Amino acid sequence: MNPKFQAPKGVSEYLPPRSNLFDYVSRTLTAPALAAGYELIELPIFEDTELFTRGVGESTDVVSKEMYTFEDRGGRSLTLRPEGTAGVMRAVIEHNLDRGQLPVKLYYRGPFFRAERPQAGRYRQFYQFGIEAIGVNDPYLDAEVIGIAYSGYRKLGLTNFSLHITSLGDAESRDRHRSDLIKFINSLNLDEETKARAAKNPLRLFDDKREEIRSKMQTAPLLLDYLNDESQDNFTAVQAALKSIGVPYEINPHMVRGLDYYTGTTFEFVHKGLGAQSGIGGGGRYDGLMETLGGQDLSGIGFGLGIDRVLLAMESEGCVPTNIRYVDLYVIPLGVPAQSSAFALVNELRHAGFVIEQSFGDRALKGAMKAADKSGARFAIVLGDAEIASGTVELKEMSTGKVSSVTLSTLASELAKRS
RNA sequence: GUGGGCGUAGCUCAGCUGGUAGAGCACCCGGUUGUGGUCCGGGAUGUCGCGGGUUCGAGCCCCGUCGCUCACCCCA
Repeated sequence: MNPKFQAPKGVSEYLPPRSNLFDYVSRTLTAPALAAGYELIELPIFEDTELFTRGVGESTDVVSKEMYTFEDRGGRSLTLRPEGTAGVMRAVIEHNLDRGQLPVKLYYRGPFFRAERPQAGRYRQFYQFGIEAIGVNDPYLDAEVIGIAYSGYRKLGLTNFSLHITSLGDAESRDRHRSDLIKFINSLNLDEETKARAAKNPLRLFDDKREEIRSKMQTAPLLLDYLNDESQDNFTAVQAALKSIGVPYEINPHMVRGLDYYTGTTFEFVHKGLGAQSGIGGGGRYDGLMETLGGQDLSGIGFGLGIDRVLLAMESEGCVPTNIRYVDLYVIPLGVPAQSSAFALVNELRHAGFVIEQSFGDRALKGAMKAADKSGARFAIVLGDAEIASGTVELKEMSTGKVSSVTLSTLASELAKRS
């Protein structure tokens, strides 16, 4: 009750049995990326602080107030990664991964860190799975990336979510819109704090939660209306590609992403059963990022999915699978001589490919059988003096309770036959 | 960073206008010399988050503090 040490504030921890689910969720989300030829990139948890200030953008909340930054013993400023894309781009540039065939297709997963006030679905250490496709600007690639995220969610059984997409267009379209939008915002009567937000990024006002601001923004100029022909054609093509693979979406011209590097297609998956933190994944295209970080001028597209939130979403939909943990056999030795035989038998059968747990300590058979039940094992084996003498084991099928005597030499094949 | 709610057994929680702690689940043992899921009987477990104050007496009231949680902000 009063532990001397507690986990740091706001971190997510996964303990059994929920940890099994967490692992299942991340593996399932990854599968569609593997199926599309994306390869794992395993990167450091901390990077040069400047990578994030330059990459993610000084004006973002992530950089300006949410980073875990520290100095190492050599006086270098390092930061626990708050997102994945900047690190991937750094590695691609540093190791010249973009010198071969394009696009470079990578996926990553692991912990990320933001020093925010924790709440439902928002943690200081959280887990993301993400992919990046770098070096090709093709609407079909945009749709592939979005489709990979979508099929991950669907494989997990999620249905109560929607995909919002929009286009931020190219630099030319954005500049024209931005100046009109700023003019519009300046004409509004806003409080100081809101003005400050608008100064950082005028688009932010579009997703303000206050009704008064929302209604004022009703008539604001929309970026989508400012797309030039090329950007518009591209966005139309992305939509057509999504339709062709059956990915439902809604165009949301008010969508705002928190990181500065996005251009062109951007998207967000929103789950309807979660609390205030309802985004279960999002991403988009980034045209200038790689050059900003000192690499070639290549475009890229990617997403990041919050594994913690996906699990919460599954729990809210009640589509959490049972029986993730699979055990073939639970072995119960009775008495000292049986313990050594059982220990060796377990080892042998595990090498033969069976998933086996064994009972340790000298608990009563009744208790051990109870543990066998809890383990979910399909079979239990009782091995005592009588069995050792006759070279057999008692094999119990847990679902029926039927017990039969099986000779040791045929045990493996008997188990294989029955499963 | 700002606000609301809450800290009692391993878990979920009850505890009246202050009289020094309880339930369910889980766990262990037994009913069945060596057989689980149902049933019955028995058992262990708490510095009532922490510190201080009021009181004859505090889980309950007051102050402080720490933690958790939800929301704002922002986002995965």
